[in-house]
Amino acid sequence: MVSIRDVAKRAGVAISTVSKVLNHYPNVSAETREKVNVAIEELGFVPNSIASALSSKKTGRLALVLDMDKHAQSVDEIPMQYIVGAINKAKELGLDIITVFFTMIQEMSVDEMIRYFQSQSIEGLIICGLSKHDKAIYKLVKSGKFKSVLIDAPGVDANTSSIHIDNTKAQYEVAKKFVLESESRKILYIAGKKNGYVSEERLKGIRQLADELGLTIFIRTGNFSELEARKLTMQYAKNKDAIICASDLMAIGAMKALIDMDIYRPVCGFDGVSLMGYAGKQMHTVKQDFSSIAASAVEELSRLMEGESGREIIMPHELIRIKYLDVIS
Amino acid sequence: MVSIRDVAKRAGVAISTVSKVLNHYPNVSAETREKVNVAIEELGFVPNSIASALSSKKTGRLALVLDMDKHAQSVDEIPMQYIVGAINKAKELGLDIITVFFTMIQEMSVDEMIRYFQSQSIEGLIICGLSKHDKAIYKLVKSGKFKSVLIDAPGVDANTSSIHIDNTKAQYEVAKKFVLESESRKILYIAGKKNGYVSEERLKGIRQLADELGLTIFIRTGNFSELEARKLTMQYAKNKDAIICASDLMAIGAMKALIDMDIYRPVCGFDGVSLMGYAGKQMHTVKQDFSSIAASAVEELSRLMEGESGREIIMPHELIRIKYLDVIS
DNA sequence: CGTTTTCAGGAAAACGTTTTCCAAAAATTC
DNA sequence: GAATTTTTGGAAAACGTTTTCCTGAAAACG
Repeated sequence: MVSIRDVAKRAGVAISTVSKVLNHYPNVSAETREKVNVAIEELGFVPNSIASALSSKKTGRLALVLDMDKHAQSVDEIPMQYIVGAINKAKELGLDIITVFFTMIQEMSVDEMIRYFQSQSIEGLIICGLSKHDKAIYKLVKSGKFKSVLIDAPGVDANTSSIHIDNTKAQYEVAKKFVLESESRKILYIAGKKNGYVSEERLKGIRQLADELGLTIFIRTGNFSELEARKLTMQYAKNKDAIICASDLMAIGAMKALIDMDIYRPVCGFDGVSLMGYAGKQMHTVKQDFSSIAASAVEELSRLMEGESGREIIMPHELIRIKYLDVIS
Repeated sequence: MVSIRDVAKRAGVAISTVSKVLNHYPNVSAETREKVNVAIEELGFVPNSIASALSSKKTGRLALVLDMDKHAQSVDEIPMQYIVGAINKAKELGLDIITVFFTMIQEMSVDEMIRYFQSQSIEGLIICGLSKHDKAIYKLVKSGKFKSVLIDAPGVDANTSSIHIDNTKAQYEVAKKFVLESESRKILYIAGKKNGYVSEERLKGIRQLADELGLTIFIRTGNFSELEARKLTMQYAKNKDAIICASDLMAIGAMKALIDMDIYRPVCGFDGVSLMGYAGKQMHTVKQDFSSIAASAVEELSRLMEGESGREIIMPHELIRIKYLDVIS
């Protein structure tokens, strides 16, 4: 392996000079810089990031933590979009992403997680969908050993930022459009998780709308499960005008139930996943750009790593109506 | 940061002794081992994998290379399954997975890729869906700088293994079952990519079956694209008895076309993705376990890294019939 | 022209491990 | 009980960088 040492010898300069060229230090003359670059080229030298990390104590390694409980279904395209967004941005910024899946994160020993991240010299964490109120995550974030960005969860402090869309507003807006258009008054609202951050936020939005328009809303919790939503629809849809779900996956469950029951009710979703297009119906929903959310999370993490303080970032959302043809063409 | 040095001091032994305990060397007495372990515990010492990698010249880092051209559609769940399978197995074996996306891998400078992997001290590559016949991959694999496992592509040598199902057999089997059951004679076969390895293999299978049963097959290339398959179906399905596609995504395209044309033709797919269940029809297909394939690829890579020689691994497949309800319940 | 300031570049310690080699102690042999 | 072998554990070099500190030369100053 050709090292900085070989380059130095070839260029007739000191090791430290080569390092300075590599890291774009200012105090190297153009002439010397050129000599070094020629030597690098000739020898095909590639800097060793391991050695660099050891010496500088900066690894630039981030972990993307995904809770596989939540994304258990293989049709769920959201985690993949997080991964793509995060990895591409990380590459752009010269950082490394280690993707990590945690099943049953609540149960898992946080100490074990911390040891793992520490042994891997990971400097920053992007945590998806787990709020600081989960005891485990709280301990992890509070260990003070890492900078963190929480996606879809609150909890800002000096070392922690939070990033998400305005869930309350988005739910309010999409539901309003949907309700007015479909002229519905009695609504079945299938919420997400009890005590889940985004779920509660979306619930606020729907309540706000109900107050404003004087709607009757009947609320049940679907745990973001397609099957659960299907059951709830079976049970409660009959005497309602319409169904609003806190996720597209649940909306699909609801639609399937409606087909099975052979009744028609308009359905409104949330997330804007393209799987929706395959369910064959058209539907109002909120589109989130998960890939940019993850990319922004990486950028934010890099900001935190430069010593900046944590903050809350609100990402934009979009109201869309998914159609059969959107996906295909 | 607490280092091996601190542990040594605390335990009253030499640094090298601590290292030996850490790495389970045999020539350490039970007594000394215990002393060291106590010190490790007391100090909360976590070994630094960066330093270890530098010193031992073994990083245990693998790259999972995904061609995003091929998996451009966000509904495509296959890459995610590769990622999950690979990461979990890697963790089990104490290796690290760096996921990398390459778009337009053909065009991309291989030298740049090599530099990247080299600077990251990556020891092994898992390359999905790109055969050694792609010039770029050939150069990469032949650089001799990495051990590689090719998923769904041929090319075994001392440093390279290949892993895939028996595509010819699988296509033959599923098509036979499908054809006999649906009593079809004139078939539209929508193949994958021209010169693509798996595509050619599957084509062999269908040809074999056609010979055996005396079927008439009309072959077109769909490039694994849903839209393309839809167009081809529009164009050619009318005077055929049935449609067999080299992938489920194309099968979905074909089904959509049939709906649009308002005619019925049985459709046969390949891959067994669960998205199929959302298209709302039932269909014969071949189920591949992409997650285990990736896991096996990681295992194989670790074998290669231990100095074993490359080989070809055939993974099992399964014939299934996807139904609407399979997904839901 | 002597003095001070700025600048380029070198020497060497440091990062936290692994690993080789060696010495002392213990165990075994005759 | 001496000679040999085996076992245990230590000293120190090495891995490839970064970074601090320092020196000598050039530039700027009065």
